[in-house]
Amino acid sequence: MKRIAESTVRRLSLYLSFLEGIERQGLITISSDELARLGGTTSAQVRKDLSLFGSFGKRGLGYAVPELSEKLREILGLGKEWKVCIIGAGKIGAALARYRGFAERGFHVAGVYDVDKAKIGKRWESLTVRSIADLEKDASKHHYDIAVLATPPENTPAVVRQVVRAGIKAILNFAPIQLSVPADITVRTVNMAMELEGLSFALSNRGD
Amino acid sequence: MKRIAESTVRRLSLYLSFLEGIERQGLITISSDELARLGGTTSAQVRKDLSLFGSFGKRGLGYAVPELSEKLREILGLGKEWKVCIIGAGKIGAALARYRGFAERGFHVAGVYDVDKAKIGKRWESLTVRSIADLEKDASKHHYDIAVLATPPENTPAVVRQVVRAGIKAILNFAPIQLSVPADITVRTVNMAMELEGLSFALSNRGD
DNA sequence: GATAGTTTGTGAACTTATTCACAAGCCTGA
DNA sequence: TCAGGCTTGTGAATAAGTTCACAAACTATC
Repeated sequence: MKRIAESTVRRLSLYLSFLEGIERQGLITISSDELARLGGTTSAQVRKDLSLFGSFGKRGLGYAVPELSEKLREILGLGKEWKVCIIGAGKIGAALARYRGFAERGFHVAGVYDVDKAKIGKRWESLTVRSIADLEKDASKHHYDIAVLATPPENTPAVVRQVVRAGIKAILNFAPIQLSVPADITVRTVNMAMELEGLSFALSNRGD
Repeated sequence: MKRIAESTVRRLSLYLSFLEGIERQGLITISSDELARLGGTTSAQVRKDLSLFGSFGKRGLGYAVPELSEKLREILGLGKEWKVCIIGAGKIGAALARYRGFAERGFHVAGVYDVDKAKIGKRWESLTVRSIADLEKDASKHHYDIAVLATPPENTPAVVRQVVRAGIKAILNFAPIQLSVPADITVRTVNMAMELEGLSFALSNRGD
């Protein structure tokens, strides 16, 4: 299959969230044009995005909502349950562990790790904080798919090495640094400072 | 000035964070090539990004670190202090209010709002939660620059309308929906579900 | 079953973003 | 002051992403 752009995947994700809303409203078909309006894009874009994966619509009619949602879930790999571990039992880690959105979308948080001896052994929701040293060993048992990094920047490179060694192929990074990982590992970084600076830039350059 | 792509702004932000680290290490110059390596990009990209705003380097030598950081801070509009209000006094709002990164980067959280009568009036760090109904009135006094939305999806459209009416021109959105705002308002959305789905997609399609 | 009215799927055109490649400029050392 | 070694800044070339535009296919109506 040809390489799919990250921007395309983001839009697919967006379309899916709209479809789920529409499904709840009981509507049964939707046109690329309506979907485009919801997502702030164009109908051609919607059709092109979907056409990368097949033909899901009916000419003259549009897309069947439940069918298209199902297809999108399949494309996005939301059929199976992914095993997630959270690394870093600080404030962000805690907020993430409590976050309901993981489970709702089929992401099962199966472990929490930290380097700090003071935190190791503490119970946390339904989990016990474990030592990062156990990660590699645990990974072979739990088969983690995704590591969520909520570590301070200075520890993060070492943590990343352990995640890589544990064979985990996807990282959601909340540490405010750039990760360096082998090419077969996918990283998404969420960086508040960067978002804020984007807004600051926009505010400073309005009307240029 | 010509339109600057969001991807460019993100990279500038990234370069700045590297420069700050390098500055602390006491290095005084850096080449586009080193900066590129840190940021996972190419030296041509770095030079092109910077050249959109001027010529900051010395041929044969590279860039003066403190000077370039200063330029980037200026480009990103980090010279002044931006006034921020957080809307939604739930768990995410609470985490954000406690987040140190705002202040460190010159973003001053000057107000917290909610619709829920039970939460209004509660003290929160150094602030008191106020009614969203007061936002427009307060905005003229405090002159908020940025609204951070940590509201449940169903309330968000109404909140957005109030934010727009209050004259706020930048929104950092944590609600998992697409916002519709006038063209002169800048929105950045942070959506965990979307990031997770991006990873899920990548994991499902490895090796295609 | 023919006609009118939709809406998809997709090459082709266009726009935007990235990479190439090299002249121009600066530093060091002899 | 000249030569050699770097590194920038930037047009030109390439690649990537988006929009256009229209034939093909479907529904509904008469």
